[in-house]
Amino acid sequence: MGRSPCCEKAHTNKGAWTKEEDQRLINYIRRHGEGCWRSLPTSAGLLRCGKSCRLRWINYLRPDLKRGNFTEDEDELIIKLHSLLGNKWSLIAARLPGRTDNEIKNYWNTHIKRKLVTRGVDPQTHRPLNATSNATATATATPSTTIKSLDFRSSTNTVPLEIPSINIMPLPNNTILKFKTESAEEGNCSSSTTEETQHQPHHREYYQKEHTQPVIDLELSIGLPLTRPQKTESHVRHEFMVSTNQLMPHVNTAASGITSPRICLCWQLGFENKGGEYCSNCKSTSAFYRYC
DNA sequence: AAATCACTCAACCGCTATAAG
DNA sequence: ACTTATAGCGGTTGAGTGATT
Repeated sequence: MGRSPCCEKAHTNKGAWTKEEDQRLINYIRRHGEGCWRSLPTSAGLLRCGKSCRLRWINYLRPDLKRGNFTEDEDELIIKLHSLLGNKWSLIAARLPGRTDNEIKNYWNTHIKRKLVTRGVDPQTHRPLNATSNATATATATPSTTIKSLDFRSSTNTVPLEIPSINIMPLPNNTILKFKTESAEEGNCSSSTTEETQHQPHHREYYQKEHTQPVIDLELSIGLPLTRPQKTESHVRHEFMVSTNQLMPHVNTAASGITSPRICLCWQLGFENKGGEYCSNCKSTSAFYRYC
């Protein structure tokens, strides 16, 4: 029944990788490419399980990995993405070229958490520390309560979050439409899985603009769970995506009364493109992962 | 110089969703 | 339809290292 085992786990090495093992893995992947981790250890002559090989390659050996300290821009981007996505390290890593989910996770736990606490911000909720307890209570009691954190599988959340609505908070007079017009020419969206380096200039420009012209409020609002069965993480994730897409058309600028066209999440994150509409990448895929 | 503490991060563990048989 | 392995993810651990006493 079922598949045959992937490897002889009884005869696999554990612990730190040696230089020789690294080299074997690098050489093999250079010749055959990534993937098929199941058969890789045998083929490459490694006494490791495929899982371990995959991890070693992704987190340490990949040639496109960026080494060195995180920049201030990266710090702020991580904080912003975490406020939206929660502990979804792989999603966050997809927005930071050359950084791995493991690296970002470690960096978050060792640096950014402390940094936020120093700023008086709760690292989990992204709210002011002295307001966190009240806000949490309110968020669970009031429909359409505004929150900043979407931690889909937080260990502290015993009830999966339902996200029936995601709204952009009312905007000031300097509207999204104006902002996106200014940035329309910059739109150059790419897949989140490749060519990530294209985004870096975007980030920098976004933050420069944001600091001088803060027109996007990244706060999200969610409602109480609907009367539906509990959902798995992937369901919730899908619902988040659908809700984002479906509800963005209802976004309007409070002052002007103009209803904006559809807006993709990537644009909301500051990777603006094509006047705030779905970028071509988002159009071409239904996967939340592929927002860009 | 030795002991202790604090910190970092690579690697492992356990889980879920999905694919394969 | 069912079972089992795989891929991938987030959480946790512990060895290594530098700072402090």
